[in-house]
Amino acid sequence: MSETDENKAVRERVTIRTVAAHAGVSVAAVSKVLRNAYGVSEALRGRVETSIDTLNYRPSRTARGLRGSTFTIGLLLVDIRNPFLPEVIDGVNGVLAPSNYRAMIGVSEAKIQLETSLIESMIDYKMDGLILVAPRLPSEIISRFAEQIPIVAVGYHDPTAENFDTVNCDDQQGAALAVQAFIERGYRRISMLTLGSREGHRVSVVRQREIGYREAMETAGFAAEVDIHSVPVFSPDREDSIRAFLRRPDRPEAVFCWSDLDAVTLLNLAAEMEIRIPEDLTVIGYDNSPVAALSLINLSSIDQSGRALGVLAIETLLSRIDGRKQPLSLTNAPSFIARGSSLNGATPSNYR
Amino acid sequence: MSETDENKAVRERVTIRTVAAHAGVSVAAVSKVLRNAYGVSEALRGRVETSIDTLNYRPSRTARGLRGSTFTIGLLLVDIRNPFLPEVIDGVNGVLAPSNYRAMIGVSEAKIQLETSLIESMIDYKMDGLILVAPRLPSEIISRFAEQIPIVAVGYHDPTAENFDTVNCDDQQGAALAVQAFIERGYRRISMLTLGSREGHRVSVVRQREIGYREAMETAGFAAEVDIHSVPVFSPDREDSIRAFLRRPDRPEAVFCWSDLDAVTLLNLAAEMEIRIPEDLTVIGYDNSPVAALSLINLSSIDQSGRALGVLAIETLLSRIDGRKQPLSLTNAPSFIARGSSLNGATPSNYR
DNA sequence: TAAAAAATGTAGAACGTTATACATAGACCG
DNA sequence: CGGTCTATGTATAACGTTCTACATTTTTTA
Repeated sequence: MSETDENKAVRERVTIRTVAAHAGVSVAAVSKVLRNAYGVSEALRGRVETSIDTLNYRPSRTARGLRGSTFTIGLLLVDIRNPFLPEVIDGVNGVLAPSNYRAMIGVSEAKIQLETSLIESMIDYKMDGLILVAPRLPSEIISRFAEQIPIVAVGYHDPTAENFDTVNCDDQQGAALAVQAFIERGYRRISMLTLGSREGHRVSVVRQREIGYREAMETAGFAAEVDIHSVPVFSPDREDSIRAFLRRPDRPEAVFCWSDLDAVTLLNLAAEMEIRIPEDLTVIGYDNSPVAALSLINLSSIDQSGRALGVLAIETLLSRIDGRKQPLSLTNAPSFIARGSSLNGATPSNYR
Repeated sequence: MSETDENKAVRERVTIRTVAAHAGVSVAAVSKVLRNAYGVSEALRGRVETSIDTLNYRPSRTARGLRGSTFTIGLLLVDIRNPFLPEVIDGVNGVLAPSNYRAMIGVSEAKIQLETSLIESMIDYKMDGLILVAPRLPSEIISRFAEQIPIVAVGYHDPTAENFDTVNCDDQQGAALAVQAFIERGYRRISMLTLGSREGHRVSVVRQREIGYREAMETAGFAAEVDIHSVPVFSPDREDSIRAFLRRPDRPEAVFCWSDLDAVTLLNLAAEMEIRIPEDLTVIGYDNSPVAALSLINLSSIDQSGRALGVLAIETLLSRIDGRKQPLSLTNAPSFIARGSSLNGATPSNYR
């Protein structure tokens, strides 16, 4: 080939036909090599693989999607600012990196219609499977989608799911850890800050953490002290609600926040209002986010190891893609990370 | 249809053939309606649209990808923890939401090979165009990809790009704003904390911010005070390097950080080392991230409006997908957000 | 050694949509 | 009214790969 022909070859996409002609075999033979299908000699396999490397051939995912697999995992995130999520993505990507699979992420911004539309788009794109992280959809809807595509839901407590899998941290236990940590430090008036808008849905991590808080308080004999303050989802009502909580004349001595996101907001509003942490109010969050660990924030938090959940979710999904039909419901244990926001009897300088 | 037949119809995917049969027209007519192509009567259009709605038909993106458009935008992020990125995504999704387009995100974790592999995957998936956010790839590689697919690069200063577009905040001006803010407050010994590993690449926002810092210092007559401290990319070397900077006997009185990420780390390490901010060291970051605005962090920062950049990027990409060939190089202006970390002569309580 | 079984490679249809050529009907003009 | 032009709808191939049927070759068995 002259230089001009070589440039032309580089610019036009190499297809399976190009490879077949280069290797001197049929298109179906190349396909068999690609799919690692039965009925290919080592000699022919070698010739085809050499041609693939020489020509830098990459299969078209869209063409594959018409009949076979795209080797693509869809990952649906509801709120990209949730500090848990980078860990989950790290876990998923770590498992996929050595393989032919790639994860493609859709962000639905806590909007149900966009959440549904993104799932549909991923199905229309013939992705091989989906991981839904803290989905807002009811179980019946997810189940309907799961008839069309393998699904694993993370941060979604539906142990009765029959055609999709769930992977969770034990959120009841996590909340109980927080309550126990308060009680061990002598606190009795312990409230919980929760996220509103979804009353009664036990599948949601928020509800599970409420249940855990409530049961731990009752177990400890403080049923009369149970107090759950519900925060709206969207700003600025969210910050206003936390501010109102802090202003209560009957403000408790300790508060468990459903998430570091709101716990950090609460810490900052408390600082503005000259409420001392932990002297006037003791705080434990949830997620063990990077922000919680900053010395200037110094927030105690429940760790749910997003990375491990991501690894577990992708492994579970790959096994479902491989053909497993039996539903799995997997649960990791949380742990308590103590920091300055929940130290007992600390002075202001210790908190800083 | 009996109930059994109805259930069966629900479960099988509706294709364009189903719609054509339902509407009593040809497959090609339905395709023309879908593509809004010339040569369709209003009567036929009405019939087809009714059938589409009745049957809840959604086209297959993989089939469309073989010949037409998938109505999918690929968004490549190098580091999902960069606080700038949720804003960019919000901007992009906001523009796409009312349309048939959807954004799918790939996360490359600052790994060049994964970055390349994800771009290739997006091309193999026949996405209609790509937005690369702070890509690490050299310009020639991006240009080669841009021969295959429309590309807009955000946070990538290559004004000579001929076959792809760039959308940036003016990073030199942003750094100059920070230097000027210090000088207005009387500071002369002003250092810069930058990110290492990519010496000399002017396309990188880091290098642009260095240039802006250096020129602003020279313009102000403080060329002899120019001091750039380079931080490694990966932990824990990154934190160690910032700690070493803080420990310098000749530590400056003011420091401009290339990004809020490292500025916040610096603030926290300073707190641990009992270096008072802003009395002992004045700090300005870059990105105006949500963490910077927390009262307990209170970091002055250069705002580059990620959301506006996202909007501009997606609008630019859509115009390129529509056929524009002329390259665009668009630049937004930054602004300075003053907070406690750079207040002049403030007392510790003011900083808090 | 002949028959049976297993392995190999190919031909061709399928997958779901788009794009184009063109036959035909309808509208317009002289 | 006949010829020309325009609009409409359809037939069909293309896109790039997978899957299956089956002809042929090779290997195994009795």
